[in-house]
Amino acid sequence: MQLNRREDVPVYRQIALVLQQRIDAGEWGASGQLPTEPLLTAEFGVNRLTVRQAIAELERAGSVVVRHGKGVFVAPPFTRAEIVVDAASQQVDMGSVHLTVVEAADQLYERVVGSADEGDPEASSHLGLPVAHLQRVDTILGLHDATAAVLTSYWLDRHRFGDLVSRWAGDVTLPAILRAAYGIELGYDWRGFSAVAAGLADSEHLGVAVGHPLLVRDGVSVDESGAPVYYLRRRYPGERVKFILRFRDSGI
Amino acid sequence: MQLNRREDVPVYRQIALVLQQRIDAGEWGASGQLPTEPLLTAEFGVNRLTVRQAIAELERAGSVVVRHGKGVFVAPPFTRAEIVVDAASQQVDMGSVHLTVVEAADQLYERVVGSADEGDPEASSHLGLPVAHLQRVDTILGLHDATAAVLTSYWLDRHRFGDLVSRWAGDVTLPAILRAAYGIELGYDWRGFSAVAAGLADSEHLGVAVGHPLLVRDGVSVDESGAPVYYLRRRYPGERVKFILRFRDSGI
DNA sequence: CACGATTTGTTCGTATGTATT
DNA sequence: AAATACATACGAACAAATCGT
Repeated sequence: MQLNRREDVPVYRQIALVLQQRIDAGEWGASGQLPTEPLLTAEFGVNRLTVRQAIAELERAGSVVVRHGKGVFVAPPFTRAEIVVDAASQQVDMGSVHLTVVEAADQLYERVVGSADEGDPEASSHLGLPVAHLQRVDTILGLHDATAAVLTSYWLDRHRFGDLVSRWAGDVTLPAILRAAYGIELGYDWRGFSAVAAGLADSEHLGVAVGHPLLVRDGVSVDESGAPVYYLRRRYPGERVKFILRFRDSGI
Repeated sequence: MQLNRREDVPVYRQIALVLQQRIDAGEWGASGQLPTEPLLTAEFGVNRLTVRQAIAELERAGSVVVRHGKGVFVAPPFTRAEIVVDAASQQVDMGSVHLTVVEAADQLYERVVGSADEGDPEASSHLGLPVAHLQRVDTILGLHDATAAVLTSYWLDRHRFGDLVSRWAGDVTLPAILRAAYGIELGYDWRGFSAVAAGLADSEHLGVAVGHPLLVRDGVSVDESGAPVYYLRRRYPGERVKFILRFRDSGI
């Protein structure tokens, strides 16, 4: 394989492109294992660091998975949990994540991992409350058996829900708490979808690399009178979930 | 600043954490410029590559922006284009991106950047056609004045739309072509939202780093009879767009 | 406009640590 | 325990972008 050392495109990127082409061609199809770093170093005639930069690029792209002490492997295709929202009926199960595990709802848990009297400009504007009136509660939502996890931040009026965390006996979801302890029946106001890179804290909680793409689902939930109760921002590892908005009748 | 060389957490990560804390504290608030690599190297008493690894981590996290020849800067807060979908009415303007630029729809363009007789398992299953019957068309959608861009792949029946690309006179969107050249009036069947990392090709087209989080919006569009016309997969730079699903009446 | 100073980008070389088999 | 493979860190050199003189 020839590399253009004078090209304006760096050597490590050229190597990444070549390896990506070989992956697409299914070159290492069976085991899915790429040649080791020393082998690639020898083949391309470059420094090991340069090879590592190429591999790191492919890892960030999601093309390969690097396993310490084992090797570099072609990334397996992901299977996303699908969460369907019916546009017409507006009927969506509370909490959404229930839908992915509707057959195992009792295995669902939500655990508080942190809270602070900390506002957020966006939360403030969506709730119509000054930043100083807000508290933030961070939780991990997931299945007992799976390593899977979802990270959520809620912002609530701290004058009204100041004792929320102390009332939060583990392993129940927030809608359940609000129903039991405050008599509030929640409904959706709106939900937004966007994508961000995992920050240092996200990385810790979700067990993904810094910069890993996260699907962000934020929004406001309201009580029966339509008054806002909280603003939430939920982050899912991007390759694990897909929200589907269905416009036509599902034909039932 | 003290670093634990024996800790199980790498030095470059400890440095990244310290820098992140300083960013959160607003330490370099005015100019937003962090100390130069040589300065950080001196302060932490480590190699320059170690400092660079820390900065690269923060860059991937979206905390800083690195500019060649200039320096490292605290990342400015992003402003997303918001695209609102009304869940009740099911009425969404065709193409969606129109909504972000509804005041400048004539400045919108869609340009074919590639096409191939190439199927896709997912496209195949959603369209109910064998992989061999599909063609793929890749386009860039954006504004003439902006660097902003959206990358889209369409999969269509190549027996029915084999001459689509040749009929695609530049700067028009696909729905417009299908209406003009084939007499098809499109409608949504469903749309999905997920997140992926930018691959090498995505990176080129969108002008973002490899691994950059992309919001993926895929789905099937149908004709008036409800028959599928194409499956599309559209990728947006994550920090630039937010889709909003509104459940309650907008109060008009 | 040219040139140098500053700052980040790329590449090489080397050594040692840690996970896996 | 030894061999293999990836992870971290240090030192050095030159390239490329930016900016002021």
